[in-house]
Amino acid sequence: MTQKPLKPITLKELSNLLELSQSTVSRIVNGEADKFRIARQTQQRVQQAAALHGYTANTVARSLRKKRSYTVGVIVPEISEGYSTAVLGGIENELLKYGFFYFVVSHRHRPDLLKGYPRMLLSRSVEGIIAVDTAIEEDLPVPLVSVSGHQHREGLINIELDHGQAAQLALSHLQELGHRDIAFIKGQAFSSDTNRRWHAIVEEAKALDITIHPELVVQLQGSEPGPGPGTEVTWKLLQAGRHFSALFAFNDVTAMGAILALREAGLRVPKDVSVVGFDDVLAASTYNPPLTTIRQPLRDMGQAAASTLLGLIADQIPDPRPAVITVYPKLVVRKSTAQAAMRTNGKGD
Amino acid sequence: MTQKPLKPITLKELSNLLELSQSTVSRIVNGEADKFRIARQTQQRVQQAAALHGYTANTVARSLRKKRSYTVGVIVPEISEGYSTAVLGGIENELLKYGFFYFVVSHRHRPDLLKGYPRMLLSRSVEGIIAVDTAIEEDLPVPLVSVSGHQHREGLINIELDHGQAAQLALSHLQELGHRDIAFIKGQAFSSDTNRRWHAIVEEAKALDITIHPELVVQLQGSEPGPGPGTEVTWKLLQAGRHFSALFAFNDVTAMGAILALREAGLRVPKDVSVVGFDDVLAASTYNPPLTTIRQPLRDMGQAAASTLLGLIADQIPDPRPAVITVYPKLVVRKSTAQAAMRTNGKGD
DNA sequence: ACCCATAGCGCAATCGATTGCGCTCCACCA
DNA sequence: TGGTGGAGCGCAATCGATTGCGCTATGGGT
Repeated sequence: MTQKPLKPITLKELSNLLELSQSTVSRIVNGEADKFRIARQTQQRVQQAAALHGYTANTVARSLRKKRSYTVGVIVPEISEGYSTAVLGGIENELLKYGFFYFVVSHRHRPDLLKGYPRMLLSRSVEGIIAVDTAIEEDLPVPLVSVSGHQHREGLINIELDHGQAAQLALSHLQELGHRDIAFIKGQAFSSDTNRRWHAIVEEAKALDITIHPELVVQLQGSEPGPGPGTEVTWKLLQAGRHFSALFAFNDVTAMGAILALREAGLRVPKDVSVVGFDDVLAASTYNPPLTTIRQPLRDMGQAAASTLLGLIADQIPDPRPAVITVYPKLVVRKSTAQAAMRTNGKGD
Repeated sequence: MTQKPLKPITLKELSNLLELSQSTVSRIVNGEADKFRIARQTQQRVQQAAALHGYTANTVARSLRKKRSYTVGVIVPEISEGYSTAVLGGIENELLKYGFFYFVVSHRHRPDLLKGYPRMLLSRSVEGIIAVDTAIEEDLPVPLVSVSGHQHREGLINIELDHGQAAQLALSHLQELGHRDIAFIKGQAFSSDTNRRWHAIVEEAKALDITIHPELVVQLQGSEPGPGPGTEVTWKLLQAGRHFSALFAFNDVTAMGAILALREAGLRVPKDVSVVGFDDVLAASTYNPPLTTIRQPLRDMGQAAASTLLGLIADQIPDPRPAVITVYPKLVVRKSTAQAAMRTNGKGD
């Protein structure tokens, strides 16, 4: 009850105390004192009093007047461990550095939320929106930057991984290890990375002269996070009966799920099957076996998204504006891939 | 450039259009029409016009006037995969359900940020603050709920795990498996769970008649996240030379780090050493071996924190207010623990 | 002694929504 | 006809900070 030492003091109160007008105090605390030629002495008096009483301008009032909120909205599919979170970390870092705060909303792939959130954020006066792995349909009156979005609409800037390079890294790694029969787990249909990545894989496979067998391609189902779906589709893959010595999973978590299934089927990783993941989440390095994976610089992508958005808000990104900002993957070789076992000829069990 | 379909209309504009006063329109759109006995007809006219122009009250102006922001602040140590994030998920869930938004700030254990963030959040007019695994010193003019905070200050409500039960679950599990020489990895000094958990362990060990050997107790150092620190201290433990057949780690990530070290030392988990983690992060179940761990219902804790905070904000939690809301751990037995190996007598290698 | 520049600062409107108070009708009753 | 009581709204202040405009000294110059 007796806890209000931080109860903020208002500009009016402070200026009354100082027997100055609100304007003067406002100008001084906002560092515009010299611009308005205010006496040094007065400045000092005000600064001291402000510090003493811990004055901080009420951001709501300021926002109303300046029509700026210094707030952006971030839309993510899910808040849990993994992908979005790492991106979020990068976003937060960059935004806070520039005095911006952000609201996070997660839509969990529910269409109503997907539809409603942009409006809700706008009514909260956000100055911009970052969409992570999420497609936004509407035209917005504020800038929109998207991470792994892959829509290519007018005015939308996308932070994207170079999927071609990613595919190239993974496939040539497997090829060099002697793998010919490679299985693939595609992402869920709703993930915006899915198509892009798959196309890149197809292209690169062609370039590397690797044949993709349709029976060795499965797709994640359902929107459940975690390794479960990976395990499931790997079962399917195994049941299909065509031999494969390597598996390229849509992401690390899926790869882990896949490894679970492989092991239960009595296959050793990497001895019998090499597995390559994607993302390089934290758990990838500590997993057993430590996952060979395509590292996606998630934090950097978040950071890039944030700083791009801030640039757009400040209107400091000159035309012609880029439609895409590309970031690059890295191959991280660990223990889930190995030389392909010698094998007489390729026909499944 | 031509994208402002969502450019909002203001109350004044709308009321001019309707040739009504702002008050009347405001009352109608806020559903207080009947309370102010406004003609049905007028109500309809207004509602229609509002819908037509897509009127939504400017939240900033409303906040200023009502002195309510419908926003809370969340302070976490870190935004990355793991602990805080899971809690965050629960928080978001609950808050959005009630029309609240939230700001997240991460202090990364930097004292300046820790000090500054509460003020910054207040100047953003948050109506309450949730601190996750973070000690807040100041008295705040808004309610504060803390998750795993363990300060017991007047007015602070804490969401806490029953650490006694947690210790009991872990220790008796190990005991039943025949382990006598148990090593412990304590948390970093800055983590608010560290002491509480350790005390609980000491108590329970006494109750179960388990002796804790000081040489088998190490503490995590540094604020680096990830498994690194766990690996390091486990090396120390091994070098100390005293035999142990089981290890109780401060959390899952640490446990994974520890397992790495154990393996490099040629010890098999769980055959030579059983390892128990804490938290049950996502990766725990897919780890190899899948981790036996004490499940902490992180999402629920976040949810509890949020709903408690909302209760406090609405002033709907009657006196006497609880100082602590307890949630309960669960023992999740997987594959990182096993029967203790037979051993003639306990003296290190 | 008078003018004028300029340093130094205040007044009051403004942002958009909310809200306490009270005004203006009109109908109805005596 | 005068009075009374709602029904139906509007006026204007308020929240706290920002900002265009303009007022009041003071000092220097002649």
